[in-house]
This record gives sequence, structure tokens and C-alpha cells, in this order.
Amino acid sequence: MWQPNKLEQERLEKLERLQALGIEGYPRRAHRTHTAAQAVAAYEALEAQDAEAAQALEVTVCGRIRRVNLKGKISFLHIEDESGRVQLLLRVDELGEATYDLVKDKLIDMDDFVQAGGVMMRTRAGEVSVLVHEFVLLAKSLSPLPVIKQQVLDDGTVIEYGEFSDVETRYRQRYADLAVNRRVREVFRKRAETLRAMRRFFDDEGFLEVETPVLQPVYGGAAARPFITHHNQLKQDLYLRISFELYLKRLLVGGYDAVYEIGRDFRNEGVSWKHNPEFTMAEFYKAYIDYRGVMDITERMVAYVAEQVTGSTTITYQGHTIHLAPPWPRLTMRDAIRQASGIDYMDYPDAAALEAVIRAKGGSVAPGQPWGKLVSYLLETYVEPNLIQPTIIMDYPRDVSPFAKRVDYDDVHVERFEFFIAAMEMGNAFTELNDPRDQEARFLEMAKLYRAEDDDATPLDEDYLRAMRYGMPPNGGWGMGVDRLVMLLTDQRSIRDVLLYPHLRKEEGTA
RNA sequence: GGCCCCGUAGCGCAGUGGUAGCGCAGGUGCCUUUUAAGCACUGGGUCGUAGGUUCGAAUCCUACCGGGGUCACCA
Repeated sequence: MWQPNKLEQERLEKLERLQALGIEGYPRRAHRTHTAAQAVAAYEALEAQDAEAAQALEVTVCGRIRRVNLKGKISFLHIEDESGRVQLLLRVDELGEATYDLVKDKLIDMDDFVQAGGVMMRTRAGEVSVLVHEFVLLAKSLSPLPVIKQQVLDDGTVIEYGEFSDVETRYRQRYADLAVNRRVREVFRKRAETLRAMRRFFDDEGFLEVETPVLQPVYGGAAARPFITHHNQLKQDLYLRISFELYLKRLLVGGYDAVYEIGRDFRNEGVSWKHNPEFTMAEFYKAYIDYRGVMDITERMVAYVAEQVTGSTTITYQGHTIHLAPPWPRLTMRDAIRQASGIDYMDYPDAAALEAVIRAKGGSVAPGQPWGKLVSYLLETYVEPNLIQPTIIMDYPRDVSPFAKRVDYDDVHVERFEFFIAAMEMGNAFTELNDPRDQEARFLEMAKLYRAEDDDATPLDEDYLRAMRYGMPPNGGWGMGVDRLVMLLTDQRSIRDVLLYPHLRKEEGTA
């Protein structure tokens, strides 16, 4: 139940006073001929040709009031729409007293949406403005937004005074955050551009965009705890997908050469600066290439998207200058770990020995973990934090990679790589296993390996094996955390800052 | 889940045992080219919640709620 505070009560009273004057607080219709940016641009273009003619440019603009400066019989308002801001010059002799007094008596507030019709002009101070002769309230704001003032310097840089920075309130009330913080709006514009650029890239490469089930009877394709839900009519438990992998590869059986999907995955696990329970994943599978082909596509895709979104393949992330142009260094996992930690894990072929040497070096790992997980621990601890420039780490242990093909003449490693940028794991890819007998064995092996300690052991997907038995072309597959790429391209430190509505605990007093 | 930090007016913050403050925003008045407009006057607080210690608590203690960080977890 809304309890209006003092400021809100004042605005409610203003709304009543407006209604008493016959002025609708939330009229049905609005009219606009120019965005703020278009109005200014149109005037400047005309002015460049003919200063006289420019004075006759009629516009009607709409937007939210972001600055109010009342000066007696003349007032300046700045309104903002998505395109930017434009100044309104209100004069009592242009508007008439009745309308002018709405502003002078502050029945119109900061944050209200208004419509203003008038002619474009330049003030004495030189600002392109609308000299208003028609002024209409479009929507009353009852709750004032946080106040941020800005100073625009001659070179166009904007200095902001006052802040709306409380992260909890910003995430809970993203609408207020967006309304007030222009830079936040910019982040989500770049997010959209990132997605567009990715789709354009894959489409141009001949991939088919597909959509596969979010609700799955058997989850798989990754190791994560799922969210469980239930279909009432079918009396069936369903899982929210943790990956798209197995559904996408079935499509290669179906005859598509190359497919991709961009969508939401759900993982019932911890929340952190790089984890959200639901997040955006991109995956592709392409027939007749191996993981080296996937590496090439990865490098080109990331460079292309960066170029499209930021204008360059060299970006700045949290103070680091990062070069995304291909080629990226490719290191085997064994070499990377050996160089960074001094440990050659091939010298410790069983889990107990590897665990012992990790402990001897001061590492802390849970006892009894599979060998491959210990190797992953070494990578995460010694290698990953230093991978600022884009780097491909390849050839992963077999027992943590149930969908990847073995490396030739190597019983330990599989053709799998992950790529890292800014010390973040961005994605994961393999030469995909397409032998149904091998795949079945790997499922069973994984179940044996993980059942003991993981309550989320990946179930065996019989239908996936059935699909594979019809024949699956050799293929390379790939998955990437899109949110992390957006973080990189927008220089944001937390995944929450690239999600419009990051997950938060339920607020007290709300349903 | 463990540990650490934070929660004071709409927003940003100060206040570490003795009458709750500042800036912006708000209200009233003045101002016909301002732009972080200006000038004068002025209202506004369950100090996250609940207990406790104390003559006295925003301040110290405990628990809880919410947030952030970090570790664990995330083949």
C-alpha cells in the first residue's frame, strides 16, 4: 500500500488543483513532430543556410521535464526524450497568463511529461530552444525522481552533480535508474547492439537461428543445478534449461549444417558479480568443422561485435586496454598450467597424487574430487586471473568434458577450449562427440564419477542418444555468456549492471 | 552457506554515548534570455527492524531483514 511522503502529497494536491482548473493530468493523446535531437538538428541545419528562414521552423516536442528555471515572467524548462534534451523558453506574453501560471505556480513539476509547440530560436546565451506558444501536460509525475543536475561544458562534456548511486535501489527501481542515469540507458542500448551484431554475424556466416525448449523433461549439456517446475495438466516435472546444447545438436541430425540460438539459461546456483540465476547464452553448432574452426569463428565474431558496438577492436575494460583483433594466443591447458604454477599435471596421473601436490603448494580443494576437476582448479587459480588479453586455452581433461572428442593419440585430453578475456571465462567449445556408443559410455562414466558428491549429476538423455544413432555429422560447437561480453564492451564491473532486472531477494512489504 | 563492510530526510552525505545536521530537491516571495541560474524566508526524520546495556543510544551489544565485497560452490 502506497504511503505518499511529503513530496508526493504535494504533487497529489497539485494534480487536484490542475483538475479543478479543467486540466487533465493524464490525457489520452499526444502529438509530436520532432524528437528533441531532431528539433535542434533541423534548426541548426536551416540556420547554416539562412538565419532568417530558420526563425520560422515550427516544432512540437514531447518529453520529461529535467530542469526548471523560473525567472519571473519568463521561464526555461529542459525536456528530455530518448534522443536527448531541448530547452523550452516560456514567456507569459507568448503563452498567455493562464498557461504560463501553471509553470510559474509550479503546478507543473520536474519529471512531468509535457508537450510543447513553438518555433525554434536561439537564446541570447546561444542555446537552441523552442519558443513555446502551446504547452500541454501529458503525464503528471507524482513521485519525484532523484535530482541530478548537469553542467554541459563548451566541448560538450557533461558534468553531473548529485547522484543516484545506491545500487540496491537502482536495481530494484531500474525505471528510476534509467530515467535519471543517462549512462545506464547507454549500457542497455549497447547491449541491444551487441545482440544485433551477433545475430548479423551468424546470419551472414550461414547459420540458422533456432529456438529450442526452455522447459525440458531432461536437462543437460552443462553441469549445474536446475530450477524445477511442474506442468499441472500433464502431471509432469519439468526443468528450466541449463543449456541448449543437446537440443541444438539434434538439429544437425535433422539436416541443418549450422544452427545457433541466443536465449536464456537458468542455473540454480550462487549469485555473484559474474553469475545471475538467469542469464543470456549464445550457442552454435556447425557441421564439418572441428574446434580449431570454432576458434576461428570465435575470434572473428568477438572482433566483429566489438567493432560494431564500440567502433574498435581495441577496448578499455576496468582500466585495461584489451586488443580483440585476431589471432588470439592459443595455449594448451597443460602448458598454461605448467607455466603459471610450475605443476605439470601429467606427472600426477591420479587424483590423490594431484590433490597432494596442490595441497603442498598451499592450495585448498575439497577432498576426493575427480582428477579433471583438480586440473580445472589449477587453471582457475593460477592461469585465469592473468588472462587479461583474449586467450584460448585448449585440450581439457576428458573427465570434465563429456561431449568432446578425444585428442588424437591422447587418452587424457579432449578437443575442447575455453576463451578468456579480462580474466573472465567467456565461453566454452568442443569438437563435438558424434559417436553414440562413446557418448553413452561417457554419460555412464560421468554418472559414476559425480553421483557420489553431486546431487545434480547430469541424467542420461536417451532421446539424445537415439538422435545420435541416426547419424550426426562431425561438428564443432560453442557456447558463450552473452552478459559477460556485454560487460566487456560496456566496461561494467558486475553482471547486474548489464541486466535490466538483476535477481534480488524479495523486498519487504512487496508481493 | 562462512567471514568482512554498509543501512541517518526524496537523492547524495556528515554526525562514534549528552537537544539529529549539511548540500541538492520541496514550500513561500522576487526576478523577461537562464543553464549546477540567483537572492530572501521556510517545512521535512519510526537514524533498516526487534530486543538489550546505560541516568541517557543514530552511536555500544545481540538477533533478524536488505545490500555490497570475499571465500566456498559453479565437470
